Amino acid sequence: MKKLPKISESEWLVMQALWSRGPLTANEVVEELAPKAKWKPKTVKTLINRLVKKGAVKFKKEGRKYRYYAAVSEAKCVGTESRSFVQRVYGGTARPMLAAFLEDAELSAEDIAELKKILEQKEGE
Amino acid sequence: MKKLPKISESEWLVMQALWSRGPLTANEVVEELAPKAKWKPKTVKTLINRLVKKGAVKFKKEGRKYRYYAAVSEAKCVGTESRSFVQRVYGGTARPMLAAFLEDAELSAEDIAELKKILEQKEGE
DNA sequence: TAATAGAAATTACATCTGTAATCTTAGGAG
DNA sequence: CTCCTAAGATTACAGATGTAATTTCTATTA
Repeated sequence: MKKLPKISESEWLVMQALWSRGPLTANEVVEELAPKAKWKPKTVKTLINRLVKKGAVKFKKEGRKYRYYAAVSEAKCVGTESRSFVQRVYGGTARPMLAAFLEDAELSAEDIAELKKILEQKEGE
Repeated sequence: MKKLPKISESEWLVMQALWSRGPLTANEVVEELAPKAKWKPKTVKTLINRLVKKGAVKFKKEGRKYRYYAAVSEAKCVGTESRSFVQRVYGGTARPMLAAFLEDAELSAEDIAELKKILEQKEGE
């Protein structure tokens, strides 16, 4: 099992761009993030580089520029981060957290229906 | 509205001790955390000091020692941290996060019942 | 082929974190 | 009243992070 590198807050944005838009050049990442963060292009490049150094991102050379892609699975990172969050903020037990979120979140009727379905499935072991 | 100071991972443990056990001396915090973290007492004191400097913790003098207590509300901190988490990891929409957690968490029958109740309440606006 | 522009690599630098050790000081023991 | 001890205050120091700028290549253009 590979060790997931630790991804910082800012780096998460970069990873999300790479996860959702597949392999991208540095500039494409910059464009992708432009609406989400007010970073200078150089800042984005730095973040990409750090992720490469951490092993979270790899790249293929393509002429003089690189095409970057995520080297760690989104699902794994999300899972790790989620467990860490529940641990830190809720002391490890998910139920109070779920209750708080369910109460607080704006959920559409369909959202509620789906979540109830999930709960009912869990009910039957 | 007061700005919540940013509380780091390690600092969260200290805050939790103070939130749940009320005003404590530094040594009591150390004892409280002993089972949860393998920190030297000096480390715990440092964390307390940083929290005081950040305004998250205050203290009353009591002879030559201080009695520390949380100066920010647990609910507010938990809320802030939760929103930040959903934002970072799930891009701001709670539903996929809730679905993932509901599927993944080990929930007792009572847990499920309570969560369903919450959902049903939300259903009626 | 030489110059240029745009990538990537390297360097910068303050702040935050994790993890303590050392210094200072005031209150209690003698 | 003095000395010691334990609290709190200050200092330490490396690595992570946020946020870039500067330097170095290299492929393409003139």
